[in-house]
Amino acid sequence: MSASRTFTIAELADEFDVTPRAIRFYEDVGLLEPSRAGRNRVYSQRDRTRLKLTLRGKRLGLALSEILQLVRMYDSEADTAPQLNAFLEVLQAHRAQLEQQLEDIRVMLGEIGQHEQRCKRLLANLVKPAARQ
Amino acid sequence: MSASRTFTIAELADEFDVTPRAIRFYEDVGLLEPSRAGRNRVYSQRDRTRLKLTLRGKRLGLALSEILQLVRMYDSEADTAPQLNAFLEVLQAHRAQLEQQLEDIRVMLGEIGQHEQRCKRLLANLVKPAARQ
DNA sequence: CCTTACATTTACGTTTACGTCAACGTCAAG
DNA sequence: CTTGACGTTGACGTAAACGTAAATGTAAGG
Repeated sequence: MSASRTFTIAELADEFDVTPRAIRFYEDVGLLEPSRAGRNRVYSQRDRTRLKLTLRGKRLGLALSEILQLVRMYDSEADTAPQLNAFLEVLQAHRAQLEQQLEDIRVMLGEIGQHEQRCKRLLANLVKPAARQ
Repeated sequence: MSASRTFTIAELADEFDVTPRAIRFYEDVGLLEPSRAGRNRVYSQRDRTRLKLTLRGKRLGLALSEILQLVRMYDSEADTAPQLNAFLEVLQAHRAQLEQQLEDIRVMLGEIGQHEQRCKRLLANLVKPAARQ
């Protein structure tokens, strides 16, 4: 039964805080494949998930073409050994990139922490002597 | 004394695997400020560090303009309370973004792991029956 | 029926981050 | 002296990811 809810372009745009223009563009590059009610686009749960994946990829700096590769792979019915091995290689490459990013984030968070400490010390030194008057 | 080693554009390009063109471009936008030996650029340790920061930012999807904001803040001699508080706000915003990215990475690594498992199972099923002959 | 709101397609514009010549200087090696 | 090898400054080209404007449709409300 469950007609598995559908969405309009405006609903998705609101939910994920992107413009309809962007959503249509993602369709142009093949990331979304909404059906139509007459002229209008109708997005399925699957489209919604794809959009979520897309935006997550974007936040990590992936190009739309890379995201497309990923979602296609995830959907693909690879069943021969060469296909599966190629698949595994791509996954491994992405894992490596993500781990590089993890390291980058750790370093940056560390730096931010240091600067925060410094700021707070300086603020304390500004406020205390002033309060003494 | 330590004249604190300097670098040519090619040295930095080789070390960080970027083109000289990119390095010059980073100078155009204000991220690097090499001195000159005649016409030629001479990069200091500070420039090298800046370049490293720049590339780290890029890997995390930051725009060069954002990276520039960051390094300027880090270098700035903010010493008034309003400046320091503004500084802290920016730091907090970047921290929030980094934590969002951490979460994104966790999710993606999880998905990659699942797909790897699936691939390996499928491969095992392909190889075992074939070996039985 | 008219307006308002949202949807669509088409098409050109824009920003970012370099790539890619072109034309030239320079210094060491042969 | 000439030939690379590397450096420089323009200047124009380009791919990606939308923004934006124009012209049109259409369904709901007053």
